[in-house]
Amino acid sequence: MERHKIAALIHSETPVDTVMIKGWVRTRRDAKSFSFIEINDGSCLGNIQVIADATLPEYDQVRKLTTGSAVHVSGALVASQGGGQRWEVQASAITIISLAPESYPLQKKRHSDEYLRSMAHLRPRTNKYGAAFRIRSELSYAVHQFFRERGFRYIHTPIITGSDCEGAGELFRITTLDLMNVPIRDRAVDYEKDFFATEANLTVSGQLSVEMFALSLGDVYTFGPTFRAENSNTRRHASEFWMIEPEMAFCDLAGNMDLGEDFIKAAVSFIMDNCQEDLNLFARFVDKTLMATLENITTSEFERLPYREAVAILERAKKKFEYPVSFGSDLQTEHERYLTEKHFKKPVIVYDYPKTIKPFYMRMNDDNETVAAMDVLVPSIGELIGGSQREERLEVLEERMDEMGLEKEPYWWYLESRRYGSVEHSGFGLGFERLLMLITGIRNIRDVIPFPRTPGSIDF
RNA sequence: UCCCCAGUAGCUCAGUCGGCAGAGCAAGUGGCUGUUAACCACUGGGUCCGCGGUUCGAGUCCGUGCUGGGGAGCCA
Repeated sequence: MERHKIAALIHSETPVDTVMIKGWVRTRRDAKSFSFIEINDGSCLGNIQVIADATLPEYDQVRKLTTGSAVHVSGALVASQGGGQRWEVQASAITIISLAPESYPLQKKRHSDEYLRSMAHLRPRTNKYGAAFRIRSELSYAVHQFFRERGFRYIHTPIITGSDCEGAGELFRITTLDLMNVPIRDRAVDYEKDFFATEANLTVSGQLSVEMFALSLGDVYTFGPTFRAENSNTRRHASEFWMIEPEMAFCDLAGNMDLGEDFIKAAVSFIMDNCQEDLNLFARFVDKTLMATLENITTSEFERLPYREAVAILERAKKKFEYPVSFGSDLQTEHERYLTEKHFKKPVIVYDYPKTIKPFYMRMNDDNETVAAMDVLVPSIGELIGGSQREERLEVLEERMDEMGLEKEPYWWYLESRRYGSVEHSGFGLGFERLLMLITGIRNIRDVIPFPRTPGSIDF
């Protein structure tokens, strides 16, 4: 007989004569002549209540069941006599797959996030983390569904890269050299002796690679892991995270902003429609304003304003900022949050940033002072998307690289795309975990990644 | 990397002016009950984060290190 998932039984329309479930005991309550056992198998947030009568031959074993133990239950799905649940399983046979001893660290009460972080291998067995990671799975699906419905192709850009493409943060070096005996040539490490015969790193962005595919397949995206060796210690940064990077040929900055806004709305709506039960846990216990926030995102039109106007608003603001604002300075976290949380009270897209604070590949505007960049700012998270129209004019691109003192040789292939049939194109990067934080109300990025990596921390 | 806060029972935390180490929950045992994070009683449980210092005496004061959290920078 095939195992029934608890998610299916809970939503059953009718009683079922014979069912078989396997799962982990959440709690056991003993009555005079029988026991209640709450079982969870991870298929959904809810448990199913099992009634184990004292007449069962294995009943003395049932009395020993502890929280965390694994069991196999056969029986009938019947209407529950008690309140609180529609169905319950009247057991005809219970097999203990394995017992969890009293040292099992998860109790039948809420634990702090910090405590659960120290046991990332067990925390998905809790309601909150089980819900978080089911939503993470659904959100991944929503990403692919969104792009596929719009005719985008999924491109697997490399995880190992040969050069510091884009300079987006510090890199993790990968090597097979013997670190106790590093080959030296001309008083420097001789990378010609290394695995790839040159320096190699983990990717910090798939953008430059995926641009090549936008310039051949049209509308494309990447969705994969990204690595930053920045020593940043905040609740919004991790050393390994997942990024979604769409790239569109024949698309300008306005089209880019349209896609970003559509994507965020679609992702939020997908989870609201498909993960109601799990989402409700976060709305009740994690962030009381969550549903209002999500409604606000799906229903409001994102405010779009040039960087110049954003600075003007901040200069007029009565609020005292720690960092002064002026044209040419990047917006600080406090500025971004003021714009989206206080001033507009909804997601905001700031565009046309000064060229001095943005990377070389962003398209120069006609004012020769700003570039066609755009950031999407959302309440509580801050920057969720960073993107731009890319510079498609070879001579302008090379001029920018010279200005910024970049060597052109490592980018020869990138520059060739501007030499052969170059067209306007645009794209952005969106932090998957930040989107998940926005949707669940979870405030620390370490709590939306199964096994998070941060500076000084790589347990599990 | 910088600034701030914290570290006491398995968990969450209290501990006054420097003077006998505490509570709730959990666990164990027993009881009661179609129960819902059940309930009642009893029992066990401590390297007060480490190291050094001040003191007759340090969980408490000082120095230092480690770990965790929050904020900033950097960014997604």
